[in-house]
Amino acid sequence: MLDPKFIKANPDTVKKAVSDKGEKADIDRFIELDEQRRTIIVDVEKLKSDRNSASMEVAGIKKKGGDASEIIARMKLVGDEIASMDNQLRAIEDEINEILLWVPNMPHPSVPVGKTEQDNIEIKKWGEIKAFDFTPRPHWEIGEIIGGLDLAAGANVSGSGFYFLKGPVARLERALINFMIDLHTSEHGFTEAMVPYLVGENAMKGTGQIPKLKDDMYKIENENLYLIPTAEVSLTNMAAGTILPPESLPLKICAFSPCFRKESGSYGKDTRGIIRVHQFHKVELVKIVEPESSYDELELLLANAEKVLQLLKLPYRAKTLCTGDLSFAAAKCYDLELYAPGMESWLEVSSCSNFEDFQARRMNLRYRPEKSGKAIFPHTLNGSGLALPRTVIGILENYQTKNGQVVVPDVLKPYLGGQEMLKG
RNA sequence: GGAGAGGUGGCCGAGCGGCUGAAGGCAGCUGCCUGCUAAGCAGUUGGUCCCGUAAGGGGCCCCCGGGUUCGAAUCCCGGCCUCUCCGCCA
Repeated sequence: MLDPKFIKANPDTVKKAVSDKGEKADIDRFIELDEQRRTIIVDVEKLKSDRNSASMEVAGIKKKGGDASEIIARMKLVGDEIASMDNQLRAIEDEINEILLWVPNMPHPSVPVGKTEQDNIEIKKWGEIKAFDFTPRPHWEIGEIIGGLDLAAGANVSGSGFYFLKGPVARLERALINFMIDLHTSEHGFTEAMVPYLVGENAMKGTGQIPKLKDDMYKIENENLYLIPTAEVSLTNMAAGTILPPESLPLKICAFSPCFRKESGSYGKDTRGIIRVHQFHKVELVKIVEPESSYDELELLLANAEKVLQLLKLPYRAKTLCTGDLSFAAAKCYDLELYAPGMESWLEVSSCSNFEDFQARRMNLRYRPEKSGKAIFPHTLNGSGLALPRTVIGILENYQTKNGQVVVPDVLKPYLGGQEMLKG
C-alpha cells in the first residue's frame, strides 16, 4: 500500500507508475473521495464535539440531582445526525480502502520503463553454456530414462500440473533443499524456519497477493484459509501488526516450503515437463531491514541466490525487470534464469525483490529504531533461493550424459551419500 | 470437538455507564542531587485522523465488528485469539 498522503501530494507521479506497471487503479476517484471524506469529517466532528460537551454538562447536572432532560432530548437528535453522517463516511472510506488495495507499488527510479519481458534488461551472465557431443535431451526424457519423473501418475492422482518425483530425482530434490538451506544459514546468515502452508486472508493481503492475484490462489473450501503460493507470505507476515524493537533489524529468515499456484491465465504455456506446475518446492529468503539499507540488501540477496547457481556450476543470467514485468507489490526486482540445454531455453529460478515499505504498510508491520523514538515502516525483501523443479531441470539437463544418466554436481555429493551418478 | 477463564498503553496491571486517553508499577526521556557502578527526588513520555502557514483546536482509538444509550473500556450480540481441563489424534 502506498502512503495516501503521498498519493494526494503526487497524483501524476502515481498515475504514471500505475500505467507503467500496466495496472488500472483509479487515482482520480481516490482524490475525489478523499475530498468528500474530509468535508464530512469537518461537519461530523463539530457535532461530536458539541455532543461531548453536552455530555459533560449532563453529567454535572445529574451529579447535583438536576434535570437534564432538555439537553438529552436535543442530543438524541444530534446523535441521529451523527450516525447518519458516520454511515456516509464509512461507505466512502470503504471505497477508498478498496482503491488503495489496488494501487501497485511505485517502481524505483532505476527500474527501466517497459511493457513486457522483452524490455527487461540483462545485467549479468555467468558460466559457460556447455557444448555437448550429442543432442542434449529435455528433462522429461531424462526423467523417464532414469525413472525419476512420473507426470502420468501425477495427472492420474491430481490432474494436469501435478507430478511424482521418484527414486534418484526425488532424492536429488531433497539433497538440493538441504544444500540450499545449509548454504543460506551457515554462509549467508539466515535463520531457518518451518512455516504454515495455510494462511489467512489478511496474510495474503499483507504481502499483496490479494486482491489482485486472488484467482491464482488455492482457497480451502469453507475456511478463510489459502494455500501459500510461496513461503514469502508466511515469513513476511510473521510479525504483521507488531512493532519490532530496536536492534532487531536486519531480520533474515529462510524457509523451505511447498508452493501452490493455479497458474490460471498461463494455459498452453510451458506445458511440457515440470516447468510450470501447480505445486512445487522452493527455498525462500526473506529480509526485513531498515529503509536506508534496503537497496544494498537487495544486491546482497541477489548475490545469495546467485551463489546457489554458482556452486552448482549452472550457467545463468540476471535481469532487471522493467516496469511492465514488475510484480504488483515490488519496487524493484531481479530475475535469475538458468540455462536448460535440453530445452534450449532460459528458466526463471529466482526473483529477488525489494518491496520497500509497501508490504509493511499493508500488514502494519513497524519498527522502532530507537527506544524512545517513533515507529517506522521497515522495508521488506524476498528472493527465491531457489525454486526446486527448475533447479532440478537445470541439473538434469546440464549434467546429462550421452546414455541419459546424470552426473552428480560435486557440491551435492555429500548430500547424496557420495553417489557419483543418477541412474535408473 | 466439549467445559471453563481471559484479551486494557512499549511491558505488567487497575478500572461504579458520565469527572478515564485511561490509576499504579516497570521501562524510556529531561532536570536536580549524590562519589560509587547505580540509588533518590521532581517533571515528562501513546497512536491516528481532521481544521490551521503556525501557535493551537478538535475527532477517534481499552482484540475486531455490530447493537443498546443523550453518553460505553465499562451493558448486549457476533467473530478472532490466548490459557486451563476433558476427548480425539501424527
